[in-house]
Amino acid sequence: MPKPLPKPTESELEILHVLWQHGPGTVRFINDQLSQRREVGYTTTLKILQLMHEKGLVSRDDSSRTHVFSAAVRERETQGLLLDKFVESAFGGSALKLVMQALGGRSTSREELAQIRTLLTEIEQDQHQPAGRKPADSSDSSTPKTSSDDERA
Amino acid sequence: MPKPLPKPTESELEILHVLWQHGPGTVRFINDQLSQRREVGYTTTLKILQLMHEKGLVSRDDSSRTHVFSAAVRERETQGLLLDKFVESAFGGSALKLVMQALGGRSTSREELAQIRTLLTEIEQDQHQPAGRKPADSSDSSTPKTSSDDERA
DNA sequence: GTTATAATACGAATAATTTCGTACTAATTA
DNA sequence: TAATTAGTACGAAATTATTCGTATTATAAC
Repeated sequence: MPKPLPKPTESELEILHVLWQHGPGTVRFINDQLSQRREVGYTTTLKILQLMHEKGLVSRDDSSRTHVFSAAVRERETQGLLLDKFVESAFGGSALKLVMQALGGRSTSREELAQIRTLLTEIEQDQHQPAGRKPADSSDSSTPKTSSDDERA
Repeated sequence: MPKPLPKPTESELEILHVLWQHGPGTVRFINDQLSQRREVGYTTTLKILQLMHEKGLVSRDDSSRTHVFSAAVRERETQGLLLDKFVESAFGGSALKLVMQALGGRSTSREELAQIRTLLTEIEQDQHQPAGRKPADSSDSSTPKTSSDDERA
């Protein structure tokens, strides 16, 4: 077992979001994206990327002078990891309570409710037939867009 | 508007869990509870409680030498606050994605699935009759068996 | 009354995270 | 080629969270 990947910090997560959404990118590109949400210096972004590289959260292509970074962790897995920690610390380990709270008090559309219903059914069926197909998953946001518009050396 | 209460830290949340579960308590009691899960010094617990008091997260009865602390924030509200931040930072604001991930890949019992189904139905019905009653029955899985939930200093 | 016990207050060390300035270097341009 | 531009590396300050040692004081025991 190589090493348990560390839980990304807040800033690291912001960067991962950019990489998950747009695919590999340069510091310049990533910093531009971040700057659309909040003010952040170029070297700050660079520094965090360097730290993330040391931690193994991103990989780096430094074959050319302008480095290109890619996410080295998958979106689902990372979210799962964060979710586990969060459920533990904020909801005492009860995922049910978390779900109830997330649904209640929040505006959830009819469509979304239907999706959840579908998922519930799938889970129940999997419980009947444990060895089976995987739940079809309609929300794949981790697919990098192939439309390269910016730099992306 | 009184003041936006700060988001509790990890350690503060541990203490709030103790207070929510057992009601008001002394530093000694709280520290004993925490010590059952991990090693922590008495003055550490004291210090954090003092900081929490300054932040308004707990109230303090110092009429006798041995102070008694109580939670000054409600469990639900605090969890809601944390949940909002978490959904934003880890799931890009999509509560649906969070719920899907929480249900998938995790072992959820038949009973729990049924509870969620019930909640979904209630939400749908509320959407039909927007100005209406607030069902306070089955969605309330954290019925205060003890006097944990609503206490005002 | 003196000593021992137990409590709070406070300062400070440590660690993690975020931020950015400065130095250095490659590439591009004039 | 000289000078400007754009990139990375690095050190360190600022912030926040956590931890605990020590001082001080009130209460209890003897």
